[in-house]
Amino acid sequence: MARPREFDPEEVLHAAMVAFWRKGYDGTSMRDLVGATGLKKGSLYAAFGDKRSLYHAALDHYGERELTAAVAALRAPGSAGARIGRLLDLVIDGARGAGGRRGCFFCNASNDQAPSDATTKDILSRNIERLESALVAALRAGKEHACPTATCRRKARELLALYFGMQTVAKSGASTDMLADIKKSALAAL
Amino acid sequence: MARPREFDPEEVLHAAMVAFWRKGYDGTSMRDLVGATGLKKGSLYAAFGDKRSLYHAALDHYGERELTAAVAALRAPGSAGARIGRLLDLVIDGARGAGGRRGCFFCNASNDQAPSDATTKDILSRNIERLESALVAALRAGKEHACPTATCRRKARELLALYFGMQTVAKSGASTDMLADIKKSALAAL
DNA sequence: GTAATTCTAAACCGATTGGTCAATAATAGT
DNA sequence: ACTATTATTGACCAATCGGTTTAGAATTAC
Repeated sequence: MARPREFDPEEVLHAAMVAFWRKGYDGTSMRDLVGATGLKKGSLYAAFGDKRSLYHAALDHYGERELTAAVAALRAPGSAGARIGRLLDLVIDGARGAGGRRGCFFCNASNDQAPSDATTKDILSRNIERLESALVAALRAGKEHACPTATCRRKARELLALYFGMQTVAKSGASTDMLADIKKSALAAL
Repeated sequence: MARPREFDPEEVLHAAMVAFWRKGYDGTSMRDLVGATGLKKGSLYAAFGDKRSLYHAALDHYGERELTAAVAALRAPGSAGARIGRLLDLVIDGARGAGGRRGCFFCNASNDQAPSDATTKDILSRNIERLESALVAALRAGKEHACPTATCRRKARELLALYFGMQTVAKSGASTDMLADIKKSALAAL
């Protein structure tokens, strides 16, 4: 007994994510979001609550979308080196993506919102753990590494930091050479 | 033949830097800056130009202050491992700094301003190059590594990404254990 | 068909945004 | 002491901020 909504919530969330991703939380106004999603302000508020809630939803959406791709790259068959290489290729491809070098939404969130927003911090922690355990599994693959648990976890964490660091230097305008060097060196150190 | 200014430009710049550092460009209003610096709005504009110029000056100030400390850690005597270790310790100490986990201003800038502001990108590139060459020099130190030039530069670039990545995961609330693991693994891979 | 319900659209809100300006206060050279 | 020059100040500006609310259009159950 009601009028059906005229928009697809998934699409709207995606559009909002892209907006936040590009310009950060504070840099994205409700005006921007209205423009990006095509919805009117009232509808946005009715569907997602306030700006902060929409941001959290967008961050979660990113996790389910982008980080799932990263985990998939680590899970696909191949040696540990091949798997890690695929992950880093994702970063490199994303950096020179024609779609406009958006970098990594998590890096954004970690830097500008996490310190002051506990919910953002939680979403990040959850996803970082996801990536960390996928890295551990990848390092163990192909049996070229039967390293002890502790050593393996440390290496996974190092690669985790490297992943985020690559995203950061990529966004600051690093050359393709730079990114390729980082990947090469990381793989050589495996 | 003029009235002398009543404030120390260096101190004001430092206060502005801390403000931008904590809350980002868009998250810091002129009101915040007025509060942080103690100056009135008019004086701020007269002394530094608009908000963006003040931001660039603050970013430069950070480079001269923080990154110089990083380079010093790499230049101080010791083996390559000792030097790199000192650099990563700077990150770890900064992360649990009582002063309030400000993380890395450059990471901030890289994520939220660099993509849309060429000047910010320039400042970052310049400082990143500075850190990169300091890393190369550190890797060559203590003669435990007489690695070929290309390999050495690649390793330096990897460590560069690791440095920024550590700052990022630290800001998202990573445990001290996590940071210690990253450092240990990185040093082991030297 | 009609009443109930739920959507969208746009006007509207006070507060805050980045930025300017004219008035005043303080110094330096003469 | 007087004048030229500069610094500081607070009032002021239009525009935009995040958020609410009201009016009207569309749809369903009956």
